[in-house]
Amino acid sequence: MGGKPTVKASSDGRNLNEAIAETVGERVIRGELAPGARLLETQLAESLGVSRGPVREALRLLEKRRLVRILPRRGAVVTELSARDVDRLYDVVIPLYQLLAEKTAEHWRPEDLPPLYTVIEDLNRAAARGDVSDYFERNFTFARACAPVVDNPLLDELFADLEPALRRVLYRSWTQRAAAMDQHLDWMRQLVRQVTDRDTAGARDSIRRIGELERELARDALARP
Amino acid sequence: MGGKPTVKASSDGRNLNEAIAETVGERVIRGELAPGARLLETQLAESLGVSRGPVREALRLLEKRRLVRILPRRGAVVTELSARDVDRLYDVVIPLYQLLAEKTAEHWRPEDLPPLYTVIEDLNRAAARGDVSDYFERNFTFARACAPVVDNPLLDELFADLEPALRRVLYRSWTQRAAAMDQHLDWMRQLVRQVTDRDTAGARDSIRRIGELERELARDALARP
DNA sequence: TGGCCGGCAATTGTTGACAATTTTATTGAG
DNA sequence: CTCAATAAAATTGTCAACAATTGCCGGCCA
Repeated sequence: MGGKPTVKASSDGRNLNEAIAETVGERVIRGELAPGARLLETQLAESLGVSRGPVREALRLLEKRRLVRILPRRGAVVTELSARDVDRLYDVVIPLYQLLAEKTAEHWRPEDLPPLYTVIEDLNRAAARGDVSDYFERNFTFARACAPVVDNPLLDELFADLEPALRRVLYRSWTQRAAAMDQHLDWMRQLVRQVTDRDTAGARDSIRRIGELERELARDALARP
Repeated sequence: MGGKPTVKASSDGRNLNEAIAETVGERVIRGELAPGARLLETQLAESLGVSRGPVREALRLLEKRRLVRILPRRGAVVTELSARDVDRLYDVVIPLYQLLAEKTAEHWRPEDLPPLYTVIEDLNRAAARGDVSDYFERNFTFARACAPVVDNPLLDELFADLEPALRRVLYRSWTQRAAAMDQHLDWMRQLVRQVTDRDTAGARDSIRRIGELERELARDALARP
């Protein structure tokens, strides 16, 4: 029963901070914790069955992921999510994705290609089933397929930190416009083709198009809650 | 003297975590704490006259700034700094600076220009005096002058987090090659001119050139310690 | 002699209590 | 009735002690 939903480190394989951050972060992404909601350390600690220490560190992790904002001496609140915020997020994300795609196009070796093809296959399957939720989840695997060839820990970390924020803005975007998923998939296919053809300029353009499409979807989703 | 160099929050205006992170971060940047050096929580806490709690959080801040790496259950160590690391750092920094310059070129209003001119004037003075240390410190003010017009908190935060790492790689770069400073200044002048002329493509190119120059200087500085 | 196993020391992870500060409620005067 | 000063409550910041894990060292056995 739901007496105390105790979070254990073993439940996630990582340490307690990360497990807590994961739990409460997911609730922010799903919108169960609305923008502006205050996250009190004591309250979270009690409801999760842990001490305030790990909760504190989890909140700092969530701040790094831009899901909460921490004001000195005033605690943590769930970040707002305006159309403006979405714009600013993609302003930064698009160049980073372009860097990722360019570097991948330039430096891939034969053994790096199968994961890229797998991404497209997975997206294909999800799209064929009309499973929009699965589709946009698997969309993040593109970056993970590129990571080994780019081999840039800083970039990896930036993507890891920005992924929750992207998840959040995309969470309700796709269900509305399934047609957009087809367009997205088509451009993703083209992107992978360009990457494998070492067409860096083309890959840049594709990333731009795809990013703008996602931005538009995210903005639409915000307009009608 | 020097019994206990107690760190106070008031000494920095911000809270204790930040003051500690500033103190030990500066020692990493200056090279007093060598790459690979272990940072023990207990030891730092005692030497700074504070408890382990704030030290812990300060170490997480330094991890965010890429000055230390934290291994679970094994503590914090000062990050290595290879030529490869410098390359990867600038791979990410250059596109972010390009974004910053482009957005500034597109959206500046008259009242935004004086700070930009001031940056050049300050760099001019530092270069005229041959004060390389002052020069590269003031170099970071360019981003701060652009920030208000770009108005992107995410980008601001990324720059704030990456600045210490850049400081670190540039710390000993300039003294060796004063001639490079003249070249750098010349390109910075051109950059500001392009930004004020709303020449986004030109600004992109300038940022690229300037970034590559800095990267080269940083790599050279690493080669001869 | 080389590799494996057990105990020990060092260090981080976690906890609960105390202190400082901010926010809110209350009371009083204008 | 509104506003200001004050008092009380709530909440974060900091601390010191305890628990758990890791790595190391010595001894044992093949």
